[in-house]
Amino acid sequence: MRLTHEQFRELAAKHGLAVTHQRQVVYEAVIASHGHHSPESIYAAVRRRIPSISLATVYNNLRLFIECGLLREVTPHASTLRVDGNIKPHHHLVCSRCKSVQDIEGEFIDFNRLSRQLPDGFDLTQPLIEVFGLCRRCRAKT
Amino acid sequence: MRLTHEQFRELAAKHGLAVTHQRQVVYEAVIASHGHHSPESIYAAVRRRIPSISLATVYNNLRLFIECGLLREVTPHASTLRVDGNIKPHHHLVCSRCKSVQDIEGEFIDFNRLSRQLPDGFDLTQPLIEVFGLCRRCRAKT
DNA sequence: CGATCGTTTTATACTGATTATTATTCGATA
DNA sequence: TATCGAATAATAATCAGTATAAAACGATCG
Ligand SMILES: [Mn+2]
Ligand SMILES: [Mn+2]
Ligand SMILES: [Zn+2]
Ligand SMILES: [Zn+2]
Repeated sequence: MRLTHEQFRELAAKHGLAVTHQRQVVYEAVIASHGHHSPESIYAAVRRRIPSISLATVYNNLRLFIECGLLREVTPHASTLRVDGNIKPHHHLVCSRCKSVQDIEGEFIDFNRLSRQLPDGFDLTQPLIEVFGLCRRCRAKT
Repeated sequence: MRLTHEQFRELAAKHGLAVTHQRQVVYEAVIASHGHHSPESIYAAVRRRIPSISLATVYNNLRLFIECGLLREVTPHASTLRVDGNIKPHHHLVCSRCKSVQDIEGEFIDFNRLSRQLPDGFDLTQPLIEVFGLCRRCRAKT
């Protein structure tokens, strides 16, 4: 999706961001992609319009957009592999900020409703849920 | 938790794994850690009992344990950052195998029950849920 | 026993994603 | 036009994880 300079200007202002050409193009590439894409693939798309752009600029601006709420991050606890010795099916509570993981009990999922929403062929025989929020410590830090 | 050699031997046999001293110590380190730890931290723990162990062995055996179901992986889509241009609160359906992400609609969470399970101080004002399963393609591959 | 062979471990090199650093460029303003 | 802070580009560095190849292990057979 292309935005006019005016539209992006307004959007950026609302989120407290300075406007640059690079930023507008990066943002538009994300929106146009209609999915959940990696920085590399955004970079590839952006280069078609700004061949001289640097990968670091793409990363910087994606981070910036995420911080100010223009984009949403989809990478729960992506930094490193984690293993769980408890293989009984159970769900997790994850802090969006510090990526800490703790177990959570309880039957809070309506599996009937959930299965009605599943795309065809998706296998949910061992459903695992991750609920994201802010842990106490991160919340305290503001 | 320490297991006797016999206990681990039995456990490994059940999952079709050969028994080695390294494997037993790695496994015990995960179980004893009672949490969701990274390979590096498991490595640190294991080195206290086998100073000569190599990091690759820890990785190899963790992967092996995960594959055969002795451990559970807790790393949803860990390989790389993903961004979402859609910042309206919505939930995701994630394939545990290929890490693909798609949106999922619907009110399938009972937030009353959920909040009752939350540890003190956990902030769930903007609850985001990720539901894990197997996408059609990965399911077909067996 | 002692040789053999497949498996496991070790040591180390390598890759790929991300971040850090630093110099350059840009743009608003005086 | 000169100045200054912010943004970008170029590049180096880091870090998690994987690949590779040599060494060690351990069961088995003669
Ligand atoms: Mn757990
Ligand atoms: Mn989404
Ligand atoms: Zn936190
Ligand atoms: Zn899949």
